[in-house]
Amino acid sequence: MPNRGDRGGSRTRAHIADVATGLFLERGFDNVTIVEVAAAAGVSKVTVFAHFDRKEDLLLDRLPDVVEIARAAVRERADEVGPVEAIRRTLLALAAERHGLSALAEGIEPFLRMIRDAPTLIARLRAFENEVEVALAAELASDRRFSGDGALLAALVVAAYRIVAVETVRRRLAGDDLGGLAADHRERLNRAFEVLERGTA
Amino acid sequence: MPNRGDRGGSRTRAHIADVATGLFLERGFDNVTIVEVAAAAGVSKVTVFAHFDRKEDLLLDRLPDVVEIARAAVRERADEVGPVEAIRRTLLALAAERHGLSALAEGIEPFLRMIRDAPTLIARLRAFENEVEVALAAELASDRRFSGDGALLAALVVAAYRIVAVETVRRRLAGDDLGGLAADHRERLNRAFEVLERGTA
DNA sequence: ATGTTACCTTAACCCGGTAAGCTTACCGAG
DNA sequence: CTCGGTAAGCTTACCGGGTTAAGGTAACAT
Repeated sequence: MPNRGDRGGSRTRAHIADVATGLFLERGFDNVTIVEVAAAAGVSKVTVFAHFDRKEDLLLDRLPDVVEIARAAVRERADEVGPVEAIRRTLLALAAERHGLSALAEGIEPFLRMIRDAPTLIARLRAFENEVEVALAAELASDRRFSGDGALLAALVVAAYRIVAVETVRRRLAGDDLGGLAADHRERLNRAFEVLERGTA
Repeated sequence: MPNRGDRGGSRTRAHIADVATGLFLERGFDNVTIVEVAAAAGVSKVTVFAHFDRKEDLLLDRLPDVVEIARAAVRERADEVGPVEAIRRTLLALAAERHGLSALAEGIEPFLRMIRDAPTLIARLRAFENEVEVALAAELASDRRFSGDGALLAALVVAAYRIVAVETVRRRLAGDDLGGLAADHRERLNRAFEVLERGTA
């Protein structure tokens, strides 16, 4: 059954991603093959890879947004606010609005669980963490208001936030109440960033 | 040409690793296949994987030592020395003796270059970094002399040292003089750990 | 001699990912 | 209206890392 009139690149892409996400949630990321995804979406394996570079991107293709958010936080901060504080505020804002990228959105437990149980995805997130770090370091390097070791600061900020986020995810999956967890998340975030502020003052 | 009297598991293992390392240095890690390694070592592909879990372990199989060094630094420190200071001293000592694990040993430029140019190896190092972090966090969690967020501290320490080490490797491969670089390495290491000390005081 | 164990082999397979080349649909220009 | 280009698919075939199953042989003990 080849093409019928329903052509359309971005439609196909979204459809593949939807189907894939469903399968991954059902059976676990590492237990679903690309061929299965392709079959379920009614396309060929090659078409899947035409739309997504790696299997992990079927789920995590919005990750690059995070890089932009991080850069923007530093770039567009007020003059009297340091980069650490700017990022802290951005992260607090994301948490406050229960942004999909924070671990505090509603109904995402299955998603989080699936990621936690898939070594491949964890590895990808680790690599991505590095991308954020590099982007942040670049931003700081080109920032006239900042002098100091941008690479070091970027690495510390990213590491600190990862610790906060990972713990939040852990509690989330342990069944913690969402409201209490949000407050706790903010508190741990503030504590971690306090360390960085003190250290780099 | 099957077995001649030269049996011996660990001998074979070492031989495979040697041959592999030579090929990797010659042609780059990602340009050498396991089958080629096996052929050059006179064994079968399956045998290679019987001795090493992953291709990267052919080069990096001594990495677990680092974990032990890190744990020991924290565990066996004097009572009046905090964990950050203990790790700083250990890292300074490694640098001073030009330990193979520091980037300051002599004649390891080809090695460093090969790693830098192999995305696969970089990814493995990133994963390994995480192992160190987890081990360190566990050590801190079971340390009665330490109270605080062990996971956070572990992540910050590991991140800080990575920044220092990566920069040292970069300068090394840029041809910097080894003596001057060693001094510079110490200085950057001290500065980075100063940030952590101040932050966690 | 016989059995056990450790080591190795071949052969076949799985999965993620890439390459090459053909077909189908759509679109704009003559 | 047709011609041609481009974009999106397809199929087929391949590669490399990694796994599994089944079997052979040296060395060593009984």
